[in-house]
Amino acid sequence: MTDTKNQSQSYHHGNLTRVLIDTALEIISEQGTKDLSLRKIAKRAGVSHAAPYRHFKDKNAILGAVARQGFDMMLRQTEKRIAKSKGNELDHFAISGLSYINFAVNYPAHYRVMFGTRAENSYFSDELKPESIPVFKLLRDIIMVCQEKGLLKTGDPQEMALAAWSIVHGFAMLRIDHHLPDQGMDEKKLRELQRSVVLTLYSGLRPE
Amino acid sequence: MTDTKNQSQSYHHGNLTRVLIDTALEIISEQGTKDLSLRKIAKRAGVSHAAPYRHFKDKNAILGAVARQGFDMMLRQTEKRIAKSKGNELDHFAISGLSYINFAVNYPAHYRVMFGTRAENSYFSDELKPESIPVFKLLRDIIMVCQEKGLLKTGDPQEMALAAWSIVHGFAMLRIDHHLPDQGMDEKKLRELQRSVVLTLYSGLRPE
DNA sequence: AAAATAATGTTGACAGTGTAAACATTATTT
DNA sequence: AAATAATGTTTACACTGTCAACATTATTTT
Repeated sequence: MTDTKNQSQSYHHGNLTRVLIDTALEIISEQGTKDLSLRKIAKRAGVSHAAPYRHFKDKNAILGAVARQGFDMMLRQTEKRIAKSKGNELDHFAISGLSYINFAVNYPAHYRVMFGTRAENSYFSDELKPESIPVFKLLRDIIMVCQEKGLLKTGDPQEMALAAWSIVHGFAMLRIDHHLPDQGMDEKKLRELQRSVVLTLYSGLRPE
Repeated sequence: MTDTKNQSQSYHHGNLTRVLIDTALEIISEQGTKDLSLRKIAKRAGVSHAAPYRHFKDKNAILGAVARQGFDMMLRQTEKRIAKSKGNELDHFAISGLSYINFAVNYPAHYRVMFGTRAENSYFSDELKPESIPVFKLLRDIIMVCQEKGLLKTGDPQEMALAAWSIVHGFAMLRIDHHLPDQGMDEKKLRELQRSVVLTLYSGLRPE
């Protein structure tokens, strides 16, 4: 038993699993999802091009790991923002949406892997189904609390969560894929826009 | 000058350009965007693997043509639905959004090509910039008319169009990429959900 | 009509891809 | 110390996008 407090030095390479995921993310961030190749990952990690197969079933399995890590990060960031806020539950609702978009904007590569096409990307296991992802449970819970306090209108919370989710996902996607009209929009203007869009539409969920 | 009423029989093959686009769409519909290869297209079109290069600069150019055709279809379908409706302008607004989602659901492969990642897919020319796409002009115009008649609240129509767009794009994307919680949702339930989500959120755009 | 040219299609090549099999090495267990 | 499992490498294969060289056919020019 050697070095239990730090298992970064295991077997031959030194837990390649972790390194491969991180390297994949690096490359995705630099060159996009499309140019990600197993061989590039392996080369940058300093191993032969077939080494990753001892740690992942195939290329998709690495992307799955990246997606899982992304959902983790998203959850932590959202929880942190909510904890820092001094507002009421309705504010938490707004924060969760804005935080969601912020994550997408800050980690677009990550986000795209997380929300790729299920049918085309076999890395989407059951574990990555929306129902079982903590961030969405969080969103739904917030909505339920708001409903109890009369801050949001009544209705199926699952459905309302879905509505809220549609907005932020839609805006985030349009934003990171550069499908927004960009006539003289700097960073600041975009953030205002984002805030305005989300709040406007969320107001459709308020009590009559 | 031969056969002016039908130019399907030109040069060697018979306007390959058109055939290649259609074949690309066929394959995308059957096997997804990810498995689309130039060589498959060429083979199915009955030409050699390099023939497409006489008609398109590269693979992305074909996807660009597919995207353009998609925007055309989307526009025509939306206009048709609006023309058929007997409601007022506010109804037209709702219809445009629902029609948008319907297009995405009916032609998911097409839709994904139309809204791929700009940075990663070089087929996005200026011509495909959102500002210059007729469907979005249509949406904005409808909003402006609604505002004049007091059916929607005041505010920058471009921004409101963007808000409306975010919802439908978000819902459409989640739907076609199968990121919706699917606990016992059949086709009918999904359409209700879709209607409910859009109308609920659009109500955030109504006058105070 | 014949010759020249442009348009279109084919073949062969190249580097890059994912993945599997055979082999090599090192750590762990017996 | 021997046996075994875990990990890494090499080689190979079929497939990809793209280019260059060549072949054929249509169009234009003479």
